[in-house]
Amino acid sequence: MNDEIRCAIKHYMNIGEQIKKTRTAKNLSQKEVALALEMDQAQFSRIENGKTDPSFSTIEKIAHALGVGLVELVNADDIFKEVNSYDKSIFEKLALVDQLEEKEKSAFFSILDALVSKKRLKDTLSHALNMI
Amino acid sequence: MNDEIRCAIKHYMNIGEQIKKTRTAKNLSQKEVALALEMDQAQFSRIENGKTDPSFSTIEKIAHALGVGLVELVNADDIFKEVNSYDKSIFEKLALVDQLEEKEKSAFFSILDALVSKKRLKDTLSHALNMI
DNA sequence: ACGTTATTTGATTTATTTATCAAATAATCT
DNA sequence: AGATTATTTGATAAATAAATCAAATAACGT
Repeated sequence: MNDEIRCAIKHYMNIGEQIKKTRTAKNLSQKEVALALEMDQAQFSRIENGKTDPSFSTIEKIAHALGVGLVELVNADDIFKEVNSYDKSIFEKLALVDQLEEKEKSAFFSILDALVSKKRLKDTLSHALNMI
Repeated sequence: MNDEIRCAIKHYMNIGEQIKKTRTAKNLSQKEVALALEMDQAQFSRIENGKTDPSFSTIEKIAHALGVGLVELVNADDIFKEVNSYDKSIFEKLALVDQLEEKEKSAFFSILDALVSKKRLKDTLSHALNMI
């Protein structure tokens, strides 16, 4: 896993930290939990320390082995609950799209798609530049 | 991914189904969401259909692109309680607009303003014509 | 300080996700 | 039905998680 991805993960949430917090709160060792998981303890350590980006099912299994639900494991740091609260003024404006006719609506969204893909291209390019 | 793992996933939850439910409830296409995600649309399809076991960060990114928190994605059924009369699809495009940079956002809304005022002009004109 | 247990890290191999492109199928609209 | 759009599936290459074993640190109790 490269730094960019690790950064992206961190930007979202530190699931490893949540896992460790939950595990230690229950006085469990990595070995015990990993055993219950049928997962290698070394791999479990890497997950706790964010050295790897585990699969979703692995997170589910860990939650299960820790005796908590996925939501409990995760919810504390779900920062996007706030980030996604929509800007009201933007919402008002976007509601205007409703008044457009079909043809113009689709044109409008074509532009949105184009802008988003343009951004994607730009991100990809700048990423490629950083590789040099 | 072998059958055993796929079974294990199913035993826990069908996250792909939740994603699809959320996406369709918001009237978004795979293409749109995948674009916002900077993920291949084909891969997105495989995730929705449980053909692959996505990474945790991928699920986080999908939740973000869909404009919901992880918890809401996991409990995707809750979405329907907030569906109201107007066309939600427009509202939900906000998740995509949110990805744009400021400059592009304002350009985007300039175009919207232009389209809306054009329509108003047209309506006014046709109304005036009917007066004749 | 010593011994024991717990955790981290390294190195290597294997399994699987992801990216990409193409093509087939399904769904939708006129 | 025909056309257009959306989704699924296939094949292949590249990136990366997971399994395994070993060895180095760290943490902890006595």
